Parts: sequence; structure tokens; C-alpha cells
Amino acid sequence: MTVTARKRHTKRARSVEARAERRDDILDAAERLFAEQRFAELHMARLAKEIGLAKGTLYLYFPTKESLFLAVVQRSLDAWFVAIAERLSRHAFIDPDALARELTDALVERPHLTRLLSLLHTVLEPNITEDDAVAFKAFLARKMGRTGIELERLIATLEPGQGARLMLHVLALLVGIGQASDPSIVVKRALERPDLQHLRIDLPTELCIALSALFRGFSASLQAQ
Amino acid sequence: MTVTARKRHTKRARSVEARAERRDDILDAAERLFAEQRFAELHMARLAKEIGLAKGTLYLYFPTKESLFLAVVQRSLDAWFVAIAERLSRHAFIDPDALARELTDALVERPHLTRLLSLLHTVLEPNITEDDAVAFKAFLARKMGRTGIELERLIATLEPGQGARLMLHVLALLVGIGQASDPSIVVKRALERPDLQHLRIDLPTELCIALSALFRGFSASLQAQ
Amino acid sequence: MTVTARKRHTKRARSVEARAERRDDILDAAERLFAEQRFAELHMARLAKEIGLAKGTLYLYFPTKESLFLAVVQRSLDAWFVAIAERLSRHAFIDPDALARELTDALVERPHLTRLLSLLHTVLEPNITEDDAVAFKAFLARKMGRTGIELERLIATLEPGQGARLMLHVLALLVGIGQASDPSIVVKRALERPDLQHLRIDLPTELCIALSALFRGFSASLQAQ
Amino acid sequence: MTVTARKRHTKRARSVEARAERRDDILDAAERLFAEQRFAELHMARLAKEIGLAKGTLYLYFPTKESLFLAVVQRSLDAWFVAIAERLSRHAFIDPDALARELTDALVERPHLTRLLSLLHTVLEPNITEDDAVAFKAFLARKMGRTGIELERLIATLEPGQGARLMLHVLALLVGIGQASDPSIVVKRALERPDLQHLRIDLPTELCIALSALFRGFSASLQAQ
DNA sequence: TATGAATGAGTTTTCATTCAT
DNA sequence: TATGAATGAAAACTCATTCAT
Repeated sequence: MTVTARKRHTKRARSVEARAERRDDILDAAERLFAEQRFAELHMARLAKEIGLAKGTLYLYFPTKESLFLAVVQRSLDAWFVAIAERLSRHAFIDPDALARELTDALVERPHLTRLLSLLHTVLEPNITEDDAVAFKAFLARKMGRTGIELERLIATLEPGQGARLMLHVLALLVGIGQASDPSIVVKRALERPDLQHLRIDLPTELCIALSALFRGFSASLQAQ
Repeated sequence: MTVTARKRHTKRARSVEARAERRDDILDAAERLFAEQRFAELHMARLAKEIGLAKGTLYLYFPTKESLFLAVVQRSLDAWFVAIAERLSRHAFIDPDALARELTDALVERPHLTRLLSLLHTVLEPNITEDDAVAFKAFLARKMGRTGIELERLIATLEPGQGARLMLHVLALLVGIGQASDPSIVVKRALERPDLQHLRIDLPTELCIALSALFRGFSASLQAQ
Repeated sequence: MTVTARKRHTKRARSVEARAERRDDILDAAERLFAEQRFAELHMARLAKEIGLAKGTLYLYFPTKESLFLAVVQRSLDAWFVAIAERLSRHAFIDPDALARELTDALVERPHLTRLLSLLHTVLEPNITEDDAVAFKAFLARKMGRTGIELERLIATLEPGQGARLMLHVLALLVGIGQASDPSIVVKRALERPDLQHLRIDLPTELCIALSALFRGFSASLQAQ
Repeated sequence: MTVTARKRHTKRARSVEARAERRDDILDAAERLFAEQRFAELHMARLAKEIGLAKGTLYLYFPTKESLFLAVVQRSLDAWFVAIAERLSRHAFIDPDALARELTDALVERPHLTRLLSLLHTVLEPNITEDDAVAFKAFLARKMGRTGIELERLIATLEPGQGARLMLHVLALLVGIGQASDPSIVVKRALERPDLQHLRIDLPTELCIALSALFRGFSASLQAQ
């Protein structure tokens, strides 16, 4: 409920709250810049300037660039899980199409999440500390577990543990379709050719279709057993 | 100013066949080294030495490192499509589980394909020429189209065009589950913790399950219509 | 991914004065090394070591190697113009021979200027930014204009504007005779042959003779009109 | 009187004449390409293709790229000297302005000579063999000597030996003004600014003025003695 | 003679990170 | 806490030249 005003920080962040707020400012700025640039092009110096801080100051909040962006990923992913939880809590049960729609709708509100997830595997995970890795993966396991349980509640045929596995496949589809739907500039130009139009993909559309099928398939398989 | 050539390691590839063979040698070596190292660590100098050629010679066959690896990806992907085609041709019709099993089995024979596909989106596509992009995407469209048609033949309920779309989702799942199942060294250590065991994923197992569900869902959806 | 800084050689230049001083240190070292080596052989790494800085630090002061050496040229050229101005200011009027002598004497004090001017056209100017080019050429125009006016004061027969043009020819002669008088090692050996002795040229001597003639010719031409 | 047809050489050059002709073809092509590109950009492969030969064939005629271009310089310079000789032979005596005009006119017919002379000092001479250096410098000494004698014939006041020295200064002015009048692309843009217009130089105009003054000054100095 | 496949030396510049102030 | 000057590792690619054919 707090309204966040974007400030320029000239004073020092002494209190715990002030530190937390500044940390969030950094994450905000990082996510904002990441919307426009690839990770490699997004320099720490630029990020610092965006916030009105010095480069060194960033390192008082995050030990490495990768660690910083891991926090961005986690925050964005968390928000998605939260949105999903809220949406699912409104249903007593749900059919596959509607479920796919809810997940997709929750995604559309976080447009950078897909690209952040791509970043996660290729750039971040190979370059973080084990502590960061443990913390992030624990977060992921927790969130996927909870959402999985929620799915099991909604889809009667899902057995215990199948919900979490299903979420794994959901994330996989999100990553895979996300990459297919996000061409580089050169590839985008290539795909303008009429014979390649089938490779031009709209993420929400395609994800929703694939998730629908996945959910339907999961339900069916268990009914059959 | 003056550059002197010293050693002479190889026979010269003067005929068209010899050139094609040498090109293949390069791709072989690249794929072999990629099995052991990440793309960034895999230096052109190392690759050249592996083959017994000079660095410069590689550039007689491929204009850039990215272009070279795009060819590796394409060859590996092509082999998968070929293997799939052969496997599917043996069936007159097929149930979703068996279909998932065929695709997965065809994949297991090409163990590097998944990592190569990851490379494709993040490293290769942003750094290739438009001509290379067009050629690769045209290849992809052609192969996915053909395999899609084969799927439509096998799954009676699939309408025209749905086969290709389904293949898109197959590839997406492959990429997504592939990344989830291929942790970096640090992440692998993190996942050794018992509470994170659910995030340790076996690619063939998980892919087969997900594909099964996907195929079942696709069939069901169309039956319902 | 991770870069670690190891040694710490120098005090940090935080104030504006300290930065200007360090910039000058860099230019000093560059000019010193250029006295011994050709531009292409003079590596930035060597230059940095000479000053006791890291390579990267040089790039905090100059965006490129060319830009750095353009500053060296400008500083050296400026010093020549200053020396000339001082020498000329002592005269109320001057005869062509004495004028040639003053310019030549001012040059002898800056022994690297000639080679730097050679560098300017062939290496620097094709590789600088337009901003650098504008700044340098504006500097040149200003200095040549002023010195030209001084010449017009000293040589009664020079009309307005002719002084600057004359300076252009002076610089041209300096560059041309400079190159002729500065043979490469191999050419120097060739010129040791007795039949080629006429091509062994002493810069101050020859320049002074040529400038004398040029000044005399310019005076005469105008008297004749 | 021979009309040179530009041919594509598919047959071998067996006779001495055929070799000489092919050598000339190479020089022609080199000069032609040099009109459009800088030396560094002008690759041996491109040159070979221009003539319709293979790279290796060039090395049957010239041991190095530098040696090849030294021959281009020499041929162009020779043509200038020849043109000058012919022009001067028409006069019994000549005034400084007319002499400057003759030299300049002879130059205008060889538009690449100036750039070739720039190349000579900075790129060629540091990278040729001593034999090449001796041969070229001997050629230069001979030509300058002869032309100097011709000048001494035309300018009564010139003492023996002064003609050759004068030619040295002529060449120096040519090189110096040539460089000043031949800006790089970036510098050319910079010089479009109105305040820098005085640095935009027309080579023939400026050279003629400078040579006039030089000749006049040389005559005067000797009259005075 | 002619070919063109093969060779391999060579260096600026970037930018995440550190640490003196 | 905050600053920003200083650090230094890192690797693809070119192209003159050679020489097997």
C-alpha cells in the first residue's frame, strides 16, 4: 500500500529500513534498465548513475553483478508466484483452460520475468556463490512446493507431489516458449520473411495453449490410472 | 609486418569433397570440445589445435565462432529430426506415451543437443548475420513443418498446422527442462542438499513425462472440440 | 567474470589539479617513449608500466591511443608556437635569414616535433573522433593565425592573411624535410653509400635554407606587385 | 606508342616481355586500387583478384607488398620527372612563377603521386630490404641530380649543386602540402566548419604559390651573394 | 609458372571489482 | 556509508606470406 516515490539519494542510508529501501531502489533500476538492454551491455556504472549513486556503493548492497541480478530474478519470480497464489485462491476448482489463462495473465503483468529466467540459467547460475545458489534454489523449491499444493487442491486428479512437478514443467514451458518468442534483432529481421512467419511467436498466446494442453494431459493421465 | 608460416600439419583440402570433409572435422571437434567446456571457455585456438590446424584455417571455413557453432547446432538438430522421422515412420498410429518415448529416445542419442539449443538463443542468435539467421530459421521451419505433418498423420485428432505448433512446444519443453536439468557446478553442489532434491532433474525422465502430458492434452483438446 | 585488482602503485588523483598533473605525466612518458620507438611498437601496456599505472588507468584520461598521442602532438606543437612567439616578439622587424634561423632554433628545442607531425597525418588523423579533429584543427588554425599576424608585423610587405598562408608552407616544409631527414634503419644504411650522400640531410640546416628562400621569395613577390 | 589493352591473364607469362608486361599490369592495378583505398585496406588478395591472378602469383613478381608499392612509387615518381624534363626542355630560361607552374602542371597529371610519397616514408621505407632501399634511393639521386642540372641551366643564378638541393625542397613542399591538402574523412568533416576553412587546401594552388616563392627566394639569395 | 589452402603473430580496449580517501 | 580512481585479465580475428600441388 506504500506509494513509492523515486528519489535521488544524497543522504546516507543509516537505518535498516533506509537500507532496505535503497536496496529495492537498486533492484528497481536494474529491472528497468534490463528491459532495454542485454545483461552484458548493462554496466554497473550505468546502473549506479541511474540511481544517483557511485559504483562502489552498489557493492555495499550486492557482492557481485550476478548476485544483484539474481535478486532481481527472485523478486520478479516471487511476484509472479504471489500473483498466481492470489488468482488461484479465488477458485474452488478450475478447468485446465482457465488455469492456463490465470498463469498466463499473472505473467503478462511481469513482462521482464521471461528474459530474467533466461538470464538465470546462462549467466547467473554459473557465476554465483554456493550460498546464493542455496538461498535461491530453496526459495524456488518453497514457492514451487506451495503453488504445487495449490494446484493439487484445484485439480482433483493430481496426486501429492504432482503439483510441484507440474510447476516444473510450467516453468520449463515458460522458459522455452519465452526464448522462442524473443528473437534477437537480426533474427527478428529474418523472421519477417513470409515463409518464416510460423516462427514468429506471441508468448502469452502460445504459452496459454501449451499450458492448457499440459494441464489437460496431466489431468487425463491420472484419471486413466 | 612480416608473418612467417612455420609448420605444416595437414594435407591441403583442394577438392570440394576434401573441403566438405574438413568442414565436418571442424564441426566434430567443436561438438566434442563443447561437451567438456562452456562456449566462452572454448577458444578457437584450442579448437584449431585439437584438429591440428592453425587458427586462421578455421576462418577459411567459418567467418565467426558463432557461425561455426550455429552449424554445430544445426547438424545436431538435424540429426535429431532425422532420428525422429525414422522412428515415427515405423508407426501407423501412436499413443501419446509412446510418442513421448520415441522423441525422448531420439534425444538421448544426441546428448549435447540440449546444451546446444541453450547456446542458440543466448549466444548465437544475437551474434550471427542475417543470412545465417535466415538459413537457420528456414531449416528449422522446414524440419518442424515436416515433423509436424508426421505428427498429424500419427495423431488422428490433430488438425493441419497443429503438428508444427506442437513441435514448437516440444522444443520449448526440451529447452526449458534441459536448462533445469543442467545445473552449473555451484548449483549442482547446492542441489545436493536434501531439501532441494526435488530440483535435481533427470532430463529424459522429466521430458518424457511432460511430453506425454502435452500430447495427451493436445489430443484431448481436439477431441473435445 | 571476476576481476581482482592486486597491486596499488600510486596515489589517487582526486583533485582537479592532481588529475591534470597525472595527465601531463602520461603525456611526458608517451613523448619520452616515442623518442625511442615507432608508434606501432609503443604499446599502451609499456606506457602504463613506464608511469607505474595500470593500462586501464590510461583510458581514464584518454579514450584511445590515438587521442593520447594527438594530445602529445598538440602539446609539442603548442610549445613550438610559444617559443616562436617569444623569439619573434624580441624583434621589431626581421630579415628572411634571421627569421628562418629563429624558427629553426625554436624547432631544435623540440626534437620530437617533426616525427610527431609525421604521425599526425598518417596514423592519428585517420583514427580520431570528429570532436578531437575539430578541437585540434581549431587549435592549429588559432595558432597559425596568431603566428601569421606576427609575421605580417615583422615582414612589412606581407599583406593580411599572407602570414597564415606562409605558416602553412613553413609547416609543410618542416614535415617534408623532416621526413627526408629521418630515414628508417635500413634506409640509413643504404644512404651510407658515397653516391647517395646527397640524400643524407640535416634537418636544421636544410630547413633553415629552405625557409630563408621561402621568406625571401614571399617578400620579393609582394614587393614586385 | 603501344596501345595497352587490359587483358585477363589465363596463360602463363613465359617470355621476358610477357613477364614485364604482367609486372606492369600488377603495378597498374595497384595504383588504381590505391586511388580508392588506404594501403592497409588494400589487400594482396583483392589486388590479385583485380588482375585475375592468384595471390601467390603476385609473389612471383614482388617479394613483399612493400616492395610492390615501392615500384609503384618509383614508376609514378619517374613519370613526374620525365614530364618535368620534357616541359623544362622547351624553355631556354624561365621565371620562378612559370617554373612553379610547370612543376605543378606536371604533378596534376599524376594525381596519386602525392599520396604515394606519403606512403613512402611512413610505410614503405621502414619495411623494405636494403637492396630495394639502395636501388630506390639511387634512382632518386639520379633523377634529382638530372632535374637539378636542368634547373641550374634555367635559373642562371643557381650554382652547381644548388639545383639538386632545390629539388629536395620541392619534394619536401610537395609532401608537406600534399599531406595538409589530403585530410582523412573525419578531418574533412571537421574542416567543413567555417572557422576552419583556412585549413582546407587545394594542392595545386598552394603548391604553386609556395614553389614560386621558393624559386624566387633561391634566385634572390644567390643574386645577393 | 600458377594456384589457393594453410599459417600464426600480434594488442587495444572494456568493465566488474577494489580500496584509499 | 559513500565515493570514484585505479586495476588487469582476457581472446577473437586479420592478412601478408608460404608452399604443396
